[in-house]
Amino acid sequence: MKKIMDEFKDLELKLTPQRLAILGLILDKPGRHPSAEEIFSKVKEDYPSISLATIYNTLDVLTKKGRLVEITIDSKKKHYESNLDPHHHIVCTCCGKIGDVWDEELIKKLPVSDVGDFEVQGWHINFSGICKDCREKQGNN
Amino acid sequence: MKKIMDEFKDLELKLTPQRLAILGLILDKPGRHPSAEEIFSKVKEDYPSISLATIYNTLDVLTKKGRLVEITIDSKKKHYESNLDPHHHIVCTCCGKIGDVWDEELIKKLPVSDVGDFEVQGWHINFSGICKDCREKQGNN
DNA sequence: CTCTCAAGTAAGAATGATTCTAACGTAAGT
DNA sequence: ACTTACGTTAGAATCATTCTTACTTGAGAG
Repeated sequence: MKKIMDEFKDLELKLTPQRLAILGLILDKPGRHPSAEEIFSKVKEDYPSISLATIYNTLDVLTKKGRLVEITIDSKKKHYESNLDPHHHIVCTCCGKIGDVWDEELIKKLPVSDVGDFEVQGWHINFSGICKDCREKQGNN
Repeated sequence: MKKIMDEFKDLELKLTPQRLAILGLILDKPGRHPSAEEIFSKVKEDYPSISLATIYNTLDVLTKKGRLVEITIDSKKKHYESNLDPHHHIVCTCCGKIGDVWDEELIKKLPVSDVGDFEVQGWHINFSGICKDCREKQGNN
């Protein structure tokens, strides 16, 4: 309870109940990659008056401050996560669930011979596959 | 001129002037990664009566038939390309321009130690960086 | 050659995610 | 208590995309 309040101090962001609820929710669900709408409906349970705009504002400011990461793996909407350790993601082609992919090799280095006229700053790998749940459901057909 | 018409025959798709114009445009610009809106305004020049819905329909059917690839690297909109050879992409963090990344190693194999409960089907690497144009503009400040 | 039908197209409405706007609330410092 | 900057809210606005409906067209049947 103390720790998360310090996070805002460290980030030089004003601490508000809304922000506390939003970041707290995301920190509470490691391994999840919620969208703004998902965060909105969860936070709304404990904080019925919160506005979607506040969700977007908060996600935006926390992302710009580097406390959250935006994940671009779903062409329909953005997803967010709080785990800052560099890693990659996999999306289920069946249900859309997103999972983390941890691999030392793919994080430390990535040999590239040709990036044309670009100067590389970083990279992120989007894997696709089928999750366990969907594999099991397929078996039941 | 003959070749592109055969493409539709091979894909078992009815050939229409609109489809011809759309695929023709994309094939004409190798290395580009246009969005639906960009394709719309270009095709509109030669085909003023075309509808955005036709653009989306055509992109959709060509993607499903495997003749086009959808690129998810820009969280704001989808981009398309006609080059089916497996490769990756890089986006300029400054202007948003998308470039191709060709690299044998990153295409053939990709060692992964942990993908949790997922069965991997494929992967795509989103690089980020700064393009030549933007680097030059920065220098002029 | 004309009819019929399936598929494609056009225009605009509908949707969904995200951003913007304007008014109100709040906490810190003078 | 007063000012001020920042946050929040509700709703409007925007943008990409999808959906709906009616019109068009072309290939095959007769």
